[in-house]
Amino acid sequence: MAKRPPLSKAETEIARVVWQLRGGTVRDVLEALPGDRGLEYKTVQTYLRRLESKGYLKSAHRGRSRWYSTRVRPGQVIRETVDDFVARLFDGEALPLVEHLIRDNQLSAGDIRRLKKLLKELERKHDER
Amino acid sequence: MAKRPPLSKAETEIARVVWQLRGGTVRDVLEALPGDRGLEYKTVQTYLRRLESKGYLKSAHRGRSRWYSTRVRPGQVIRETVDDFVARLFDGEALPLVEHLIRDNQLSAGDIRRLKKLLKELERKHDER
DNA sequence: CTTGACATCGTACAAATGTACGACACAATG
DNA sequence: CATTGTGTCGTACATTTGTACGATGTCAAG
Repeated sequence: MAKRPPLSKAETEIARVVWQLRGGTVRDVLEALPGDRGLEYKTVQTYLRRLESKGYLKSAHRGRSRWYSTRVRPGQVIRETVDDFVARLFDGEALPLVEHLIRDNQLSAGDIRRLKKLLKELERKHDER
Repeated sequence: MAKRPPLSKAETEIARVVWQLRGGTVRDVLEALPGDRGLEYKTVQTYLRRLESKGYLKSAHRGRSRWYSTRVRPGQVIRETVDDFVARLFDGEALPLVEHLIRDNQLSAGDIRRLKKLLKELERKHDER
């Protein structure tokens, strides 16, 4: 479980683009960024390099350029990031955060129905054991 | 809505202690930290000073020492922090995070019941308008 | 071949963050 | 009173983060 250094804000942003693209070159990532983000090519390059050295991405030459791709599964990274967040802000208790989100962020009626269903399933699974 | 600079990890930790104590001195905070945290008195002092200059806390002399207390409501800060997090990792969509939390962190049967109730209420409120 | 256009690699550098020390003040104690 | 403990305030300093540039190499078009 060799722990890698945490992702910074900007790094997270870049990593997410790579995940979404399922890998890409510096330029791919740059172009996939929101138009108003205003990062330089070289800056994106730096982030990708850092992401690689932190162990989140890997890369290889591909023709003239370098191709960056996922090294750790995104789901894994997200889980770790969420866990860390929950630990820091909610003493590791998921429930308060869930409550907060349900109350605060306006969920649509559809979202609510969906969550109810999810909970029902979960409850069933719970009872089974 | 004068935006204050974001809380760093360590600052968040300290701020939470202040909230919990409902204000306190440097020493109070230091002592309320988990025993294994291993921060120096002066370090805690620095964090409190920073928290104040960032606008999260206020302080006043009280006898020999300085008393730090909340300046922005904790709920407010938490909301902002969560929003920022959701924005960064989930494109601002609360739902995926909620799903993630419900699935991933093992909620107790009681937690589940509680959430179901919360959702039901919310649904009612939804319908009312 | 020469000239761009586009890459890479290494380096830079200010601001933020994590962590802490030194100088100075005062209150309580031997 | 001199000493010790406990504060405050200002300062320090390495590391990380956000952002980017320069030197250098190469493919592709005139």
